[in-house]
Amino acid sequence: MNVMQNAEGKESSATRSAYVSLREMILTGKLAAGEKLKIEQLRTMLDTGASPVREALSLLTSDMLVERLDQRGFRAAPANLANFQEILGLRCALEDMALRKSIARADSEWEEQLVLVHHRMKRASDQNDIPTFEAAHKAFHMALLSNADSPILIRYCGQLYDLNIRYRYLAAAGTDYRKRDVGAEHDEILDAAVRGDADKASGALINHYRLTGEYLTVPLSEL
Amino acid sequence: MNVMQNAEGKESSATRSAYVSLREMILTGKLAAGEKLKIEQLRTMLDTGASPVREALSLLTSDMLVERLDQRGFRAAPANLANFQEILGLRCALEDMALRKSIARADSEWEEQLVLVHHRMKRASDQNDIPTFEAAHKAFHMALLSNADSPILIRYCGQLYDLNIRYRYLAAAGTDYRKRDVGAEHDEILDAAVRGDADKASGALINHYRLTGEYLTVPLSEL
DNA sequence: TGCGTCAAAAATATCGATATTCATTGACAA
DNA sequence: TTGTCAATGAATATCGATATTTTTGACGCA
Repeated sequence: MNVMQNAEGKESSATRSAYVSLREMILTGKLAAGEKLKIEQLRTMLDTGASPVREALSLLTSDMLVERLDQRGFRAAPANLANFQEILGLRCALEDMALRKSIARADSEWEEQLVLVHHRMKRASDQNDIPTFEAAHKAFHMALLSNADSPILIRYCGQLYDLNIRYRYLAAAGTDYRKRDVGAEHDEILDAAVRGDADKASGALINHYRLTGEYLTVPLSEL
Repeated sequence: MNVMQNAEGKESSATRSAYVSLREMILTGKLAAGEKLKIEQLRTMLDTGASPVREALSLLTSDMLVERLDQRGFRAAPANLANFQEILGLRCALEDMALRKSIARADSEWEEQLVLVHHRMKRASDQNDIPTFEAAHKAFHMALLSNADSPILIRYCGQLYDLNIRYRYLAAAGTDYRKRDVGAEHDEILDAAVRGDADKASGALINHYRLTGEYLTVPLSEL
């Protein structure tokens, strides 16, 4: 029936496929914040049944990207400045915590992984390969935290990272990262982390977020 | 069809009803940690259809009370000491943050709410009304944080609170809160919060958790 | 003109049935 | 004896259809 088109190595179940697609559409704004999400509409969009769509929406509810309205279906989570700033503040607090734990447990394997992921991100940036960069950027930030040995904390950080993506798209139609030396900021974080300097690394990371936050706050202030 | 048995003011949709029931069963251990959750089994248990059960399990996945296994259904989230300790540590960190924010924005309305909720908890405790106490206890702790004006943070704290409940049941078959003066600890937190003494309140709160943590760690160490 | 009521239309939530996938067992071959 | 593989038996994931709300809009009445 659904079988799963395991073509190039994509998704396995219809539900997961719908989840990934819907998530992408919400993050990039193809499904606007606050928009009503009608099952039938999405069903035809994704060319799948109602059950996978419903279940995918349920899953997105966990990610705070979709809201469930009592008996009246779903809608994309609303976006507003207060929400953006809460996300920013929590990211600073939680990632600071996670990064420090990661560094406290540093080992050579983790450091190597960091360098590798950073390199991939830089390469994608140099080549202006935006989609690859997007993925690599998340991978870099999550790799920084990955050694914290705290799955719930990592989960929360990942959720907040994703929530923030949407605001980047809202603020700049997808192409943010303009000329402000983001690369140098990443380098600084990486260096400090590899050196095991938790204060420096955390400071650089938080500064990175605060700067991004300031960039985004202006265009978002009309929300 | 499902209509919703709005009898005494219970649940409205079959999904929500299933969600509440399953959540209760997992928290109290009626569905054991790590146990495979078969749709058919739960369907008959709850006397409802497969769709609401599936959807409820999806929702519980967000709460980290249920895990989804690739194509092989669901199981109750495993429990182990590391998980318990992570929850404990995160609770201390996140509730500290939330409580301080709450106190920083204190107003008389919030203070009154605190006193009220605390009173209800105490009354339930005096009357040995365990179920009411359980609910009131959560209400008290969430009320402490409720003024933080940070919905995501509150959400996380609530999730962690619930995750912890399960370990209380695992450790003591439901009846914890033995003679250690939990009431006095709560009083201390309340007093400091109402006085606006953030350091004292946060310290008392964290101490409350650490003490509980120590109580539970021993019986849980076999996990 | 404004408002409340009620019926029609749309959308959701749920059920029952079916196709698929996973797990198990037993036979067969090495 | 042991390992592989096919057939069988669960269990899941998904579909299509139906019952239940919710929403819309028209109508009548004040």
